[in-house]
Amino acid sequence: MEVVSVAQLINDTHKYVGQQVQVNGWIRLNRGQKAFGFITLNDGSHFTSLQIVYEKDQLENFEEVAGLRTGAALNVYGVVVETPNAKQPLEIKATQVKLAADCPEDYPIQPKRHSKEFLREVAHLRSRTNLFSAVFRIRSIAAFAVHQFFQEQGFIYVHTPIITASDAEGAGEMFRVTTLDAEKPPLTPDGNVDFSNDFFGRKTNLTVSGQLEAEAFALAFGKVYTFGPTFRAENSNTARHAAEFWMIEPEIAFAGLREDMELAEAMVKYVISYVMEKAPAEMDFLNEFVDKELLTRLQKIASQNFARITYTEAIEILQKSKQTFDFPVSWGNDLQTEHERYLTEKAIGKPVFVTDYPQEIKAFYMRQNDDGKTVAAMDLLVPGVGELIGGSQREEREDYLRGRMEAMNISLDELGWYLELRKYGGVPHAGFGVGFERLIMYLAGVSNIRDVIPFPRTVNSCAF
RNA sequence: UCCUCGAUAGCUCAACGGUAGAGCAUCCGGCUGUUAACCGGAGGGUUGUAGGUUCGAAUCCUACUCGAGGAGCCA
Repeated sequence: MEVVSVAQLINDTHKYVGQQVQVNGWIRLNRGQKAFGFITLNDGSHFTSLQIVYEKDQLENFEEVAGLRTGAALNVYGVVVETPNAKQPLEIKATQVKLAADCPEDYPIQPKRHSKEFLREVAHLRSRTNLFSAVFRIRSIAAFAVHQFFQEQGFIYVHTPIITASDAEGAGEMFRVTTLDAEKPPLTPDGNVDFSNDFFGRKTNLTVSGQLEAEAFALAFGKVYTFGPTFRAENSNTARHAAEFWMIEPEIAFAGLREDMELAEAMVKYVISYVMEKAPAEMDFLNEFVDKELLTRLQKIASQNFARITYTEAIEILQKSKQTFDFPVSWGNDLQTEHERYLTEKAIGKPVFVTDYPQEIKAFYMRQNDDGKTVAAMDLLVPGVGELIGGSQREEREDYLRGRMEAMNISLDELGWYLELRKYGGVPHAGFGVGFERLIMYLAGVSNIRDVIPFPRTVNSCAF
């Protein structure tokens, strides 16, 4: 007898109607009655669950089946029947139901509403709920969409290192990677830890960004992207920060800030459209139970052009607004979260690129503009999530870059290779970083980053 | 790291100085098409931890732990 998945049954119903099949899955809900009952069975192949109908005069073990609980695993044998007048399109009339693995009555996941906080404490089980089933399917589909978007356009996927010798990229606190004895590390004569005795013969950390290495590849392959894990040891306690997250970092040569923004906008729209097309059941569920505006908002985003304003214009908009802010608005200070939210949610009402920030508040590698005060940087702000993307045109002029590195105390020894990229055919190039989880939050309407990561790592929390 | 709020049954919450309750879940019974089914019944608690105030504390006070929201930092 053919073992079929729920996804096959839903996608190819006509092929299976009237057929005897086997389905394996887990009970979401069992509603037994006197002489018959219904099991909602989920096998993970599709967001939707399958209804199993079982009857007393069809099953030898009717009493046993009627007593099975949520979470138990089953092998179900039966006939596929279309049910056009019912809530579900098809069901299985069981001829045999075998218990594959029982699930005792203290199973934490019950067919009722649970809080997201509780489910985080049982992260090993929460993927069996509708919400997390939807979120993690979308995460998988979106990851594939990212690859497809770049691959279709001829980008090379580069695996930049996870362990880095650089500790001065300015992107946040880093996690030390070491094999030294934490209790009794070897010391230099003047009493400091002697990292020359460490595994790599030097101090090493987990990467906070693959950008610098991606630049090296962009200057060989033209268009590249990274997509991998990133680590920040920042003591951030917010719904938008995790210690371990995935970042997408494209880098394009012979290109400036304008091309960079065009790429960012196209990528965001592509991923949104792809997920809406490939995960309609999941998106409908999220639209109904998480955020009623979700689909409307995403459709709008996918069809409208993103706004573009300069930092200087943003300051003017904020200064002219009647809104009162907790933090003062003045040229030269970075935009606060409240300012960013006002811009994207109230003043403009859609995603907006803010460009050309003052040099002093941005990273050393961003290209200085002709005004001598600003750099060719861009942040993409989106309603609800805030900063989704940060990018820039990179400083390709060796003398300018060296000057910025010296001014900002970036080690020329450690990053000599980075400077050398400018010396040997260093054309203008640009790139950006997207927090993959923030993209998923935006797509799924989920407001906490811990709920879009299978097993999240945050300050003081590394369970599972 | 800072500010604010919270922690009571497996889960979601009520009780706000005077005998700790409800809904859901679980268990038992009923029910011929259910859809987070429905109807009846039962079990289930050192009120986050440690101290203090009081005749009496879930309730008031202190510290700690954990969680949430906001801020900073960022993606």
